Amino acid sequence: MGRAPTNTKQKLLETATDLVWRESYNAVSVDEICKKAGVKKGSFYHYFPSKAHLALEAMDVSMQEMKVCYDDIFSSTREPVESFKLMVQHVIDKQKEIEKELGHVCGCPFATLGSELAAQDEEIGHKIAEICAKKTRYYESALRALISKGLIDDNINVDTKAKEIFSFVVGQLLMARIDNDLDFIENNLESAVFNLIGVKEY
Amino acid sequence: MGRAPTNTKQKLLETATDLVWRESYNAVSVDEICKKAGVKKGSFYHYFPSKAHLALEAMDVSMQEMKVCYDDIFSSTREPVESFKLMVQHVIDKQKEIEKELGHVCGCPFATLGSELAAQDEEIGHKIAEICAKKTRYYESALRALISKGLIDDNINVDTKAKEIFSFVVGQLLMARIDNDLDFIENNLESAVFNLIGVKEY
DNA sequence: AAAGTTGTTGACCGACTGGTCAATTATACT
DNA sequence: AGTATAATTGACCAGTCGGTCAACAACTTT
Repeated sequence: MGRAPTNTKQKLLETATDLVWRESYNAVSVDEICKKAGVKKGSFYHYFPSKAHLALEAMDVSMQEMKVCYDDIFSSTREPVESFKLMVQHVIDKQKEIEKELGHVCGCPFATLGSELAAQDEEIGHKIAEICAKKTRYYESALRALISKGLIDDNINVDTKAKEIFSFVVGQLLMARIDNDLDFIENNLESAVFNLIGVKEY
Repeated sequence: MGRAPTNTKQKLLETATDLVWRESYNAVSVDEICKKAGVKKGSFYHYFPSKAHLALEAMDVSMQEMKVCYDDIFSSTREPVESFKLMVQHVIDKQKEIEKELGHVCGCPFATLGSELAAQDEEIGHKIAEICAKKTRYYESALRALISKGLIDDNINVDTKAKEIFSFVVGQLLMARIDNDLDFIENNLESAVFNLIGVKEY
């Protein structure tokens, strides 16, 4: 029924993701998003009750994309060492692609947004905290696989180690964003992650 | 000469630091800073040519405070292991203090601001990158001391390792800000840092 | 063709944005 | 006392902010 469905909502979500990722949530206005998406503001508020709700939905989209990718990378059919290698390579590739597209190293979108809004918008803050927790669960399963294969010490606390790896990667990405330079990550992230995991050889 | 000097400028810097640290640069307005500092906007622009210049000066102040503290912690008269222990403890204490004062875990002020503004304001971005580089230099000297004492492998690249430690700490602080919870850092930061450094016993 | 539904538009809102400025006040030096 | 200098004020600015809304356009169903 009604008028033919359009891709307006999708365009708004994509544009907002790019803009907010490159700059920041508060630095990007609804007008700017609409202008770049070629959509009038009336349409924006037809699809989203507020700017914050757009951010919430944009995170859902990114989460789903991330899930598809990570379900493959951390598939139980893979060797856990390979999973971590693929994860690091995926992070690097994605960062390079975004750098080329948006003209700046952007880091982890969830971390950047979370850092900005954690103390400003409770709902967004909680959502990002959950997304980060979900990501660390991929690491946990791979760490358990490493233990069962005898590749790392079985005395380690898997939850703790997974959180450490996640914050390490996020921290490296944050520094890459600040330095606007991916060299350090390209040259060191993989070996640093394996050193942190504590796997002898890989 | 002239009218008696006041603490107006200092009040503005302190208020802005608190507000921007808790929320974010773009979320805090000049009006808000002035109101909370009990200063009229005209006075604000008497001392600072723009909002960005206030941020720049506020970073200088924080940098100087940090330097005094780190010159002590990483004094060459200390054992390097002790320096890292003190550094971790200082980070935790400071975060606890700020959490109580501002009502939220705030993470590293430079990293938070840098993450937000790296792609928005070049001058601020560069300044923060420099501050971060300065901080890692403290780690470098302590790492060299650890090597000369035979406490860690002398094959490691000191520059690389120092950057890893710094981004690790920054990443942990970022996650603490997002989760608004210091428990993980309190319980794990010290051991995680020493594990990353690769020192056998401490 | 009328009715119902969905998408789009542009004009509009009050509040607030970063920033300006001339006038005023308080002090120190001559 | 007079003057130079620095601090403070409050009114003011144009532009932008997030958000609203009634009208209209395009489509499907009855």
